[in-house]
Amino acid sequence: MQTVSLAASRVDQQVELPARANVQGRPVARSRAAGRVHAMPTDVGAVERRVLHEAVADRLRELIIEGALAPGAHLNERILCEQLQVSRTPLREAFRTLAGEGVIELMPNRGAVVAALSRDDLEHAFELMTALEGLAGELAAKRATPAEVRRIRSLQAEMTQAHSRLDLPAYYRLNRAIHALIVGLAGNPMLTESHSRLNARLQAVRFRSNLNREKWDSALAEHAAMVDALAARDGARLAALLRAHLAGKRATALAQLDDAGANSDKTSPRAGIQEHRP
Amino acid sequence: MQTVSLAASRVDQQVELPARANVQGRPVARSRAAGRVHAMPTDVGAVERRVLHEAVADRLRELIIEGALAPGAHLNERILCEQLQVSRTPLREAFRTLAGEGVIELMPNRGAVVAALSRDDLEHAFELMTALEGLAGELAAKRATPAEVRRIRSLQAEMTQAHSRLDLPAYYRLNRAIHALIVGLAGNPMLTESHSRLNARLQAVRFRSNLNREKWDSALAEHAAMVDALAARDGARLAALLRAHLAGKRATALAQLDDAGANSDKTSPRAGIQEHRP
DNA sequence: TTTCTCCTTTTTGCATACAATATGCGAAAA
DNA sequence: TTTTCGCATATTGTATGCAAAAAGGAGAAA
Repeated sequence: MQTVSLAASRVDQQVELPARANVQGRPVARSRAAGRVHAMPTDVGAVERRVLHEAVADRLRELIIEGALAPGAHLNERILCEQLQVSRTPLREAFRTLAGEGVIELMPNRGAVVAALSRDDLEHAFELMTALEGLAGELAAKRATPAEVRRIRSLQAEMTQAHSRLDLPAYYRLNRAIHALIVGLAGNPMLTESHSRLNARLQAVRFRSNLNREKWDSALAEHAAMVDALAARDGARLAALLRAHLAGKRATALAQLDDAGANSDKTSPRAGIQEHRP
Repeated sequence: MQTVSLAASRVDQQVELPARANVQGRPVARSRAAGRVHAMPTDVGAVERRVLHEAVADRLRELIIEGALAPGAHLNERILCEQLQVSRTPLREAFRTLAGEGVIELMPNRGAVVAALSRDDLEHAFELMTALEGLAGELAAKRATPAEVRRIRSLQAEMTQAHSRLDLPAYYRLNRAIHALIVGLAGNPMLTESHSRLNARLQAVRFRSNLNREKWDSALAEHAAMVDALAARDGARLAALLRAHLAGKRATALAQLDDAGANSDKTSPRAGIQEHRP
């Protein structure tokens, strides 16, 4: 794991990116054969291909989620171009993509800043998330196949193990995977998209650190109950459990935000309002 | 009203746009004073300013909603550049914006097509919309001020008049306005954004024509009941009414889609699958 | 000291040239 | 006749230059 310096919010002070900031990790293998697969019986997955601006968008998303680009940080085109080793065009296209996802905010003639969530934003996000996951729960209970239920159970088991060995990163990864899977089982791509879009915005706040043992234990218990509800096809109960689960997350997130607010001088880290040197 | 020719779905056949396709209707008034407003007491709305790619995005959105660019139609960069009188850079930025909104779909190295909704997509959209408006109803009943309730009442009255004089366009406009207002009253910007994004995608199908008198009357009655529920602060009832109302819209939309499918030869107007000349 | 103005530097928006990729067509081979 | 290959053309992706706008700073005026 590389250490990354956190971004300051000062306007002209650019973030020092991790060493492998270069977007294209490897020269992309491109083949004329792509798209010409006619009827090969073996399950040949499509050749992996990337357009530059997609790679840039992915990398920036990573950097934002990692925290290397902090909420409110100004994204300077020229500097990012140098650091990512791309020209401005794909970078700007990536900006538009990310802005569409709500991960950054674009101000005409004034550049881009990493979107920051105020306390209100966070409340609103959880309010909406609750509705989305509630719906997802109802639908998933109706539509999930037995195989899919088993898949969730196995993830749940893995997560329990992560919990018992206090492996927080693995726990979070599995947690996200389970939630994403439940939403996926709802079988509604539009719901999935809305959910993941909202999730992307929440990832940026990264309220991960201050999880106490008590809350962790109860969160795990809630998860187990959720899986049972899904297996029992009890949509209403699954939805209710998901809502309760989110209420817990919400409390944690808000507490963390308040802590952060108390430590820092800025009360509302609203994006775009960059403060001057005192 | 200008006549516009409908887009064909053939790949190399580009749409003939309405006469004033040129994006910049007027030379943009730009002033150095903009942004320097210090503390003017009167409520002065910001000077209207546009960047080209925004104007392009707006215009394209219009063209798509109008139907001048039909679902599934391929958007050729060069031709659109000529027709809109802009270079490719702002056009491509507009593409990204619209793709973020789900209005068009971008395929790497293969251009953009106007997003088309399959029957399933429509079902999914309504499923999600139902959850969103349900939530909006619950919240709006809690948070709306008396003045806002009066505002809705007046829109409702206007809409009733539009109905009685059989003014379908005005009815639809007011209908949309009321729904948007209810969602707005919920006081959750993230919810508003999700809703309007989903709505934008639904606008493109434009299932407006085949509304029979019966359905229209009952829709109006439902609206009246909704306003009453809002005034009575009965969130649960408002939510239920909104859900029922949407169920009606859904039925209409699907019926229309089936009709269209029966008349046309293509059963599923999925975007990106362009058929060849027979 | 504060405020305003003018000027320089920085940064963004747009246009265009060039490179990479896809597509269509015809000839050759099976 | 059908399939495959190679080429020509069309279309998209990326880089870069130029112009417009914003930001910052120095100096003059209040």
